[in-house]
Amino acid sequence: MNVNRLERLVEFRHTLRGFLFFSEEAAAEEGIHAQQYQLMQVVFAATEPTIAYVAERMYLKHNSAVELVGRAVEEGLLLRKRDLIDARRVVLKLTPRGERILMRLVDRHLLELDRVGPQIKLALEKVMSK
Amino acid sequence: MNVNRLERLVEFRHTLRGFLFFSEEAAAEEGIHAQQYQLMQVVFAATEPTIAYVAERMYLKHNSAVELVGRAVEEGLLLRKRDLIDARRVVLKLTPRGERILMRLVDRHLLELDRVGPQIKLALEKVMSK
DNA sequence: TTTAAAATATCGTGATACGATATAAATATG
DNA sequence: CATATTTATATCGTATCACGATATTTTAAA
Repeated sequence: MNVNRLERLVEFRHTLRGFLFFSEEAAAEEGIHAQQYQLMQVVFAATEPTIAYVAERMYLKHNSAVELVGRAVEEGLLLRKRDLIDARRVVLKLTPRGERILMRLVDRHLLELDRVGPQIKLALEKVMSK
Repeated sequence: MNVNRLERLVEFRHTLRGFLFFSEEAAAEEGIHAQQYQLMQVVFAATEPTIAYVAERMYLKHNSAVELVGRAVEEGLLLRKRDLIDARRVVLKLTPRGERILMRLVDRHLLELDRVGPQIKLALEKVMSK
């Protein structure tokens, strides 16, 4: 029974990893990295997308968020803007190119979740003790 | 409505990332990396845990699996054994230490899934089109 | 004003993953 | 059975990603 739950946990992680792998591949096909896609999601959905907000939302340290944003800016996905009110802060914004890529990826991920969502859900239900 | 699905997708990824972050932290507390925990899960649950099997199961290229295994062996989590029947192959096995760590981590993850599983499930249901 | 706190940035290090390439063993083919 | 091909693993160079430690700049507090 405990062995059983371990197997179910392994199965759950396998379905998750499958979804994340799809995400990596889809991002690669758009010429970006999976983390950049996640970053763009967070920036797009936020009302006040600062470095600190990104870090908190992605469970990253501030410096990791700075670096992730830096690479995304270099590749023309994001724009940095100094906050006029508080000049310590940086507010982020998607470029038109970033936005186009994000939308295409969101669509593809929604389709994929229609496909594999039920499997993930089932695996999750099986691993949770009732 | 499409904006709504995007927000739900973002929320779903956030719950997932939260779980994965827990996993990283838990592994770190046991002195290992999250990928090493995943590797140990795969090896433990397999009947024939070879490099190729690990790679397939973790959606990695062969060489990445070789390297991941190499680091785990160095740290005393895994053992490499040449297959006597087919000397090209390497069969993997957990060390007693690896097994102890794995079991503790599995227990903690099962507890965590009892806690956050319902949230993940809800977020997943909301993102899937009915 | 000096001190402290907050937000972002930089630097060095290590894990991770990949493509390209190499090596060794097993299998197929002539 | 000798050689070619395939299979399994390994090595090397490179890039992303994440971190701790530290620095810089700006705002807030004392």
